Amino acid sequence: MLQGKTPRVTIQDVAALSGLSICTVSRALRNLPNVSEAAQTRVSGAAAKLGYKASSAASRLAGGSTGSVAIIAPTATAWFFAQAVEAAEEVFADSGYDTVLISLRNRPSLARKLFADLEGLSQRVDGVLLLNIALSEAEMAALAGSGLAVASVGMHDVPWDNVGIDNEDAAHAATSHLLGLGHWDVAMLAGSEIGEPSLVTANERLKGFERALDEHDLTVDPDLVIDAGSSIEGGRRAMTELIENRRMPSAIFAGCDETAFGALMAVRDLGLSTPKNVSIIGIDDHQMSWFLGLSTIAQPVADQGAFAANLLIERLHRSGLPNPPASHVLETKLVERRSTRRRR
Amino acid sequence: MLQGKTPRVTIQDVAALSGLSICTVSRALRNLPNVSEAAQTRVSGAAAKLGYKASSAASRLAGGSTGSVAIIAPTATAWFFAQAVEAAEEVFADSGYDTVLISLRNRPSLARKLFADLEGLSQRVDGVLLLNIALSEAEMAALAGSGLAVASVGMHDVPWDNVGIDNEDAAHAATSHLLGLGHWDVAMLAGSEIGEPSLVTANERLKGFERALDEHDLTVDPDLVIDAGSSIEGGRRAMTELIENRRMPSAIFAGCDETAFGALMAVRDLGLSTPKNVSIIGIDDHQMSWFLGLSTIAQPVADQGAFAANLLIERLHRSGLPNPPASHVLETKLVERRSTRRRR
DNA sequence: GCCAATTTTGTAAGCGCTTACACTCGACTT
DNA sequence: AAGTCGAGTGTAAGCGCTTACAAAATTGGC
Repeated sequence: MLQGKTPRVTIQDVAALSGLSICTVSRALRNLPNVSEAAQTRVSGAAAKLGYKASSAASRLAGGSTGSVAIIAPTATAWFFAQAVEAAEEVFADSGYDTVLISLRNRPSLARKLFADLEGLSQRVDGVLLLNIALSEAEMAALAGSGLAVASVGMHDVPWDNVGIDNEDAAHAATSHLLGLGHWDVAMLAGSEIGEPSLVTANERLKGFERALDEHDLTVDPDLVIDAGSSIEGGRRAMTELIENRRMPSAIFAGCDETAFGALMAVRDLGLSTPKNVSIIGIDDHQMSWFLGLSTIAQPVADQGAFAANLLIERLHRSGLPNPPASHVLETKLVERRSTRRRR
Repeated sequence: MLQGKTPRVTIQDVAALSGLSICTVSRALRNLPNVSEAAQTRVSGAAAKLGYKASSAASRLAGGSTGSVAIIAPTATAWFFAQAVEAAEEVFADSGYDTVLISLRNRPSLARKLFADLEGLSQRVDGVLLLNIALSEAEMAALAGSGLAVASVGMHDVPWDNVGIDNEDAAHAATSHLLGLGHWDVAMLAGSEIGEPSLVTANERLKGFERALDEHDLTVDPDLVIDAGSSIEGGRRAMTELIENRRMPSAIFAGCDETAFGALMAVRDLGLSTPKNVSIIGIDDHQMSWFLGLSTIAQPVADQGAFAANLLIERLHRSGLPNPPASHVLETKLVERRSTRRRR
């Protein structure tokens, strides 16, 4: 509090130093057209010398941009989201944007409330990056028409840029790996909890599973498709249920690595072991998967976050409309580890 | 873009509806003194009916608050920080604040740059929540005098509110647990990488380790204190080095659970097993520790984040100075699992 | 009941920036 | 050489809010 308050460098100061009007300075600083090169250099020189940084509040109020974007995630603690958030934050920070983190804490009601007040949101940020958010048609339309720039990760049929992986393909690859090892009795720990944001994702993975079986002329045994949500605990519960009350298959395809962890745990707790009694494969390549020797379909998580963030930034920079939304699909890769092996 | 742009509800509208001046409205809305109860109710009624929300940009520009706070973390991906960030974000959101996430991405240079421009920071947020940030004396002083409200987690000797655990105590408890099980040959996987933000933390834990040994009339064998940083990989490397090039102790105290994971992995990869050949204990109670059967000293991570966030909010609300900074210490608890057992 | 002291309320001046609009001035037409 | 055009620049009017300061309403003491 005793600090000598620096009086703040305003655009006026820059104008004075450069001998131009604040209007010209404003335009020069934002690289708008109709500014001579001479003016341009004088302005940037003066700004640099003064260490001038525009007040985001003033800029925003006057109709400019806020200089910040929001990342909206179902939760910030899950491995996937934490990775994606950090990668996106890096891109935003490097582009000079502040990142406002909004976690929905797995509560759909929070999402509804947030998207009901898009006006409020668009007042505070220039754009939003959606991570696996389940949106109603109406919400999508409202968001698309809100004036906010939008990009997303892991979403489908959205009217803005999206980046993700081919979930059906990944599930197909995982299942095929099992099938290729001679397992013909494969169960799937599917993720589809009510209200779960990644429901679509879960369904696609289920489809890939079914397709792989189909290609091997196998039919899906309903008893061997069990709901496991997408948490460790859910995986453990589902696996236990499977073994104790249904039937022990020779291989398991878990909808995601965390589910697989739970399955691994259940197997161990039941006195069995992997891959001796059962082969298990997941999807993600979670940080701990390597440690646990879990075979999996690796997906580039940080890349997805960074890629989507870059798309958003691009939209922000050229608000010119001639830019139809695109969907980018990133590659996944089978990673074989100890948890899967040939059926004997 | 086709949306019928709602013309935005301004303070003027509220003033008109309530039949008062914008000045009175402004004061009423912010619960300032010198507003009659009658006015107060009329204003809040009108505001509610109109769904009025103040423009943070305008408010900020006019000298008010920004309505947002920053969380500054060494990285957003580590388990500890992800937990703390989410917990804090929840508190902030519930108090109506936007949360700006700033990850230092483990790069000290980013921290230096950030704290060199406190003016810029304080222009965008009202307060900051520091998570385990290593600050120089000068930076601390500058931050304390910046006008920003500050609170922190896991820091020491800071001129603002802090919440954390007693690291020395936790380390002492972990080591004592091992000693109590008859292990007299205990190694420590210490965390102290250069530039590591939690250096102080690491040192305190080392001190607790030494104190426990001392109490049992044991001396610290320098060969058995090895640097492991605080990552899985670091733990693995350190443990391997220990076993292969130094000496195999009968028990290991790992500075944090992630280091312990690495140790567990190294032990396994060397054909040994836990707790048969070596007992291992960590600190944290990471989500996976339960899964891996790792004994540990549990610390309330989310609570620390939420607590500190609440302290920050409190500061923000009553900027009245009569409130000396306090340091809050949260309890830790020994959690015994499979990884530790009595020495035979 | 009247005047000073004390609320309560209103007026108006910005905060720092963007932007519609007006203006200047050479370069081109014809 | 007068007239047109457009690039480059400046003027000034806000954006929606906070906050001195002034004005009005209320209170209380004698």
